Amino acid sequence: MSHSVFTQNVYKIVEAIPQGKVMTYGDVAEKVGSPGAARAVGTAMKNNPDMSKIPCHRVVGSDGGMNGYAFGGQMAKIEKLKQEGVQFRGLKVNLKLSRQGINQK
DNA sequence: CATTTGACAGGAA
DNA sequence: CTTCCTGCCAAAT
Repeated sequence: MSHSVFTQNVYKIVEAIPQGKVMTYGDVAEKVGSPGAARAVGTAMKNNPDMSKIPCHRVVGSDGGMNGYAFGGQMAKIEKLKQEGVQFRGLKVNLKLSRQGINQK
């Protein structure tokens, strides 16, 4: 574990995301104490040591869509989230209903 | 130590 | 609603 506190916090937050809920990179960034560090969160995610332990699929963009996660395709991520009970609006997550932590925008 | 890159966000056109 | 540009932060080179 030779990672910075930011990355550690990010992992902790992401792991703490309850099933059926999602969080945006910006929200996670704010949670770890670095508001605006949404990109840094993405950096930590791809550094992701345990993808089986870290539900990075529950982390979505500010628009409720997915930018990365090239693991089986975005489709797999969407289906996975749907299966967990996340409300979808087309191909994007309905943050208004399935956002965790902070209220909607 | 300086520069570039990247799984982002928000505003403008 | 879609596309382009700018700003931010941390990690990698």
